[in-house]
Amino acid sequence: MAASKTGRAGNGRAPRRHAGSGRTADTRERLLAAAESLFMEKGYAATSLREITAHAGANLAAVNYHFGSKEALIREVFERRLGSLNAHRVACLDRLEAAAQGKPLAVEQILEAILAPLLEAGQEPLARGADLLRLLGRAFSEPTGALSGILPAQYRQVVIRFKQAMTRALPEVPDRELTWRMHFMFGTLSYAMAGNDALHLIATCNLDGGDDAAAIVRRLIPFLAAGLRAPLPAVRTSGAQPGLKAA
Amino acid sequence: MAASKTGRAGNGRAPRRHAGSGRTADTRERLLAAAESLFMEKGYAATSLREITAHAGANLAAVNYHFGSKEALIREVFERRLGSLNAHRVACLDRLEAAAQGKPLAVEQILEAILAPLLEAGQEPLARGADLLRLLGRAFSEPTGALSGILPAQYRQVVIRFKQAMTRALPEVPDRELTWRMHFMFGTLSYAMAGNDALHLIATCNLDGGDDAAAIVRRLIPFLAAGLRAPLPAVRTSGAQPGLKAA
DNA sequence: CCATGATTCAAACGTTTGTTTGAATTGCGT
DNA sequence: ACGCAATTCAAACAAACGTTTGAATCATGG
Repeated sequence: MAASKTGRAGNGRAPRRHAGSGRTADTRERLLAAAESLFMEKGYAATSLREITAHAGANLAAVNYHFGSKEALIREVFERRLGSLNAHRVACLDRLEAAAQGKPLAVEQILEAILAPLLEAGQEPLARGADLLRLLGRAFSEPTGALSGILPAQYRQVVIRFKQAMTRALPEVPDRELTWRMHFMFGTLSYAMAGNDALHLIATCNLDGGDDAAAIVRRLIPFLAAGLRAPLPAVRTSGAQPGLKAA
Repeated sequence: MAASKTGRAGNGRAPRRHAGSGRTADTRERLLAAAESLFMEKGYAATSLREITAHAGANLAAVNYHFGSKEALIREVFERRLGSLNAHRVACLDRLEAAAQGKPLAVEQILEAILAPLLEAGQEPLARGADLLRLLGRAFSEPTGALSGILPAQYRQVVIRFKQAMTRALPEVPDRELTWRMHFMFGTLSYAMAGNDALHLIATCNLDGGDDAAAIVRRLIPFLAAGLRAPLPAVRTSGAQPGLKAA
């Protein structure tokens, strides 16, 4: 399989300098950044290793040396970014719940715990939060196999954590209904910031000016909060809705 | 470039038998169905022509013969499905507005005009509506160029039509705010039914049983209606939100 | 009933894909 | 300064990609 003569990467883990510092320009990091940027821009399957390495100023073989394969590269891109983001989200939720001293949080607070870490992502060694969301929306609709294994592991813990908080915030909403509404919510999130392009395509309207990521979040929270605590849908009685299916 | 010896397709339009009937098993149709199914399942860039033709029981060259190129194939897939769907949507909205006799529609009615044609899509020569939405969500996050030209043309008319109706239904919501909320709404739609897989990935919960597309729509309408007429977000005053950004 | 045009087919086209190789190059430890 | 391991590099690999070709097949209209 691998490990021919010199010690390669891929199988084990990061080979890294000797142990500590990375004094050189760290090709690994540049590859991750370039891959993230390109995956976001063109999708996973449509981005070639040659584009990535060229964008990173590295040799073509660098990806397979540092990561082992293209699939392992994208896996690491998501692991790093999502791990950090979700850690911040859970920490933010913990903080809010501690401050609430046992009282259920407001829906808006829970939403802010989800959204705020996205805006603070500028601190991170890499790009801004909106880009990450765009990457995520892309990832969800491209379960080619590379992500099928990594996304659940990154999200399962976070989702059940926020689901618990939301259940306490909305005790009147049945569990199954709440599950769907949170599904709708995540959809809105990943699409809202991800699909800025798609919106530009669809809409005839220009909302170019003055709407940065923070402004979008400020608009998202009331929208989602209202949806989450909407009155329950009518129970399925018998006939269809009035005057709809006609013709 | 093209048109070497025998009359090919591609450039002009459908070559079709002589003029009328399609007595044979119509490879064209089988190719469109297979392409739609596979694009939905694996994405556009990740689906090869060999997979499509094999799935359709046709020869590899059939795609280039009937459509001219892979890009033209996907274009036709979307044109046919989206054209029919959006026509039904606008017709449904027209019907409702005619019945309302000049009075503004309820938000829920407008949403049903958007969603109901999705459920009736079973009548269409092809598959069910949920599959189409899944295909759409995929398309929006894959603007590789093939769809960049076709999606706006299919959607622009419909969006401004529904935007007008929604503006009349929600006169208290400012225009820019409403634009964003409709953006959020479309995101929820395409993700809600599209990402059944993604949800299965994310959630630890099983909502397998008893939730067909109609049930999802019944849950979606109250969620979206509440979000669309949510109270307006707080105007940007001065300081940040209380107790959020704290390290 | 043959001739014609539409359709199918097997095979190959030239690119581009991800990956591998083995030799240069680099940078640190002793 | 030497040597060793980590890294970079140019070049090639086989495989898969979309596309093209020219002959075989089919169905029909004159």
